[in-house]
Amino acid sequence: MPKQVDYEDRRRRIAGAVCLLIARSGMESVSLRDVATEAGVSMGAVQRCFRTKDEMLLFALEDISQRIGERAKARIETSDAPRSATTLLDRTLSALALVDPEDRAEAQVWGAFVAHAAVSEHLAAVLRETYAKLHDLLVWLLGYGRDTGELSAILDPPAEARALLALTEGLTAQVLVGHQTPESARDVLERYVRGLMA
Amino acid sequence: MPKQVDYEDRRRRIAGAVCLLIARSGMESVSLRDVATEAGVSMGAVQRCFRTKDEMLLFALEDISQRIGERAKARIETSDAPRSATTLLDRTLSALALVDPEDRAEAQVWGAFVAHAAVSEHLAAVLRETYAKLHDLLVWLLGYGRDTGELSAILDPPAEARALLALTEGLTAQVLVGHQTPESARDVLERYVRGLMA
DNA sequence: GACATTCCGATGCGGCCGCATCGGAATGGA
DNA sequence: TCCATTCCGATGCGGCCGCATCGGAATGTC
Repeated sequence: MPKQVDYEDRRRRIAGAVCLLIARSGMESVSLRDVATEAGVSMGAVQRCFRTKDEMLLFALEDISQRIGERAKARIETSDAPRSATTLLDRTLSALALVDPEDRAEAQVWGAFVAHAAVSEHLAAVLRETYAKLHDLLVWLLGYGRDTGELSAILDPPAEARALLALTEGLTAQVLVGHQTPESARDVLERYVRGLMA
Repeated sequence: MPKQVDYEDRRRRIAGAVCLLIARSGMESVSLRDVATEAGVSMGAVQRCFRTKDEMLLFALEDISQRIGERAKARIETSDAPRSATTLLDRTLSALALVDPEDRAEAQVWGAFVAHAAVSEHLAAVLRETYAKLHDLLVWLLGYGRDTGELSAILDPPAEARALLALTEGLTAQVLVGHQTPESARDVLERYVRGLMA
């Protein structure tokens, strides 16, 4: 058995380079050459990892989707003190909205993929899967809050979760473009959650 | 004075071709050649109308922005019967959310420009202007509803308008990707407006 | 150290890109 | 009709694109 390589790791490093390039100058300026340079490997290595460019982009989306999903879950599970449902909800939504300056790059990449998914069914499928997971997470949080009596008993968790997820997505885009500031976006979320309280 | 041409009209026809191509296969596959073909003119004519490709895209965004803004206003002004503020609000939001199947192409184009604006300050400026106008429209509607007593007197119109605009944007994206159906999106909007009622 | 196998850097190919150029068609006034 | 002016279709240029190819470097086994 000669020369072996950790493809999984290299794939992720290449995905990182893809995201960096998207954040720097948009989806349409992502070329295999630039990705290879940015990742510090040769074009040949990139081609060995991914049969086509589309495959590479798909992997990059799966990678960033997973990262966002896991980060949202982590915000809940790593709460050292027992927190109120509304606090958990607020923290989770803030994480999903990607409005903080340090999340800007990730928000750009996410938006680029969402737009591209409109003309690529493969990408759209990955996004739907991610949205579904986030939806379930929010449904659970809302149900939990209702059970503890913090949130209004009237609310319909699935319907509210759809609204919340759409709201965070919209806020992400609007902060990105500069129509809202990170502060105003957080304020919108805070007000919304307050409106859900019993 | 020899040969004269209605540039404004041609510009708009070219912008239409740009939008059609974006809807068909995404922003990154918009080339001057394809645009010219789609618009039924030669590349030279396109180049005469727009000095660069970026200028052409900018104009296309301005065109579609104007169309969306005017359509939203038209939905209010053309109400033949005196309608309730909540009905007006609901109709306006439905128009802005671009969730109906016949709006799909427009939603795709809008999303593509939003994503591209993340790396193009010129485009972002146009989007901010459009968002500002839509925001003002919603503020007016909310204030009107509050004055007539239909909407809760507690609400803060500017803050609510920010939430509503973000919500419609998010719904547009999620319907586009297929995470929500047009029906569920309209349901989210209807529920939200109902929650604002006094 | 010889070898089998895996890996990949370098290179080439055909094609499309945005943009510049320019000769001639089109047009309206003198 | 003739001309001045506007317009633009055709063409070319340099460059980047995704992808295919292949000779040889790297590496673990015997």
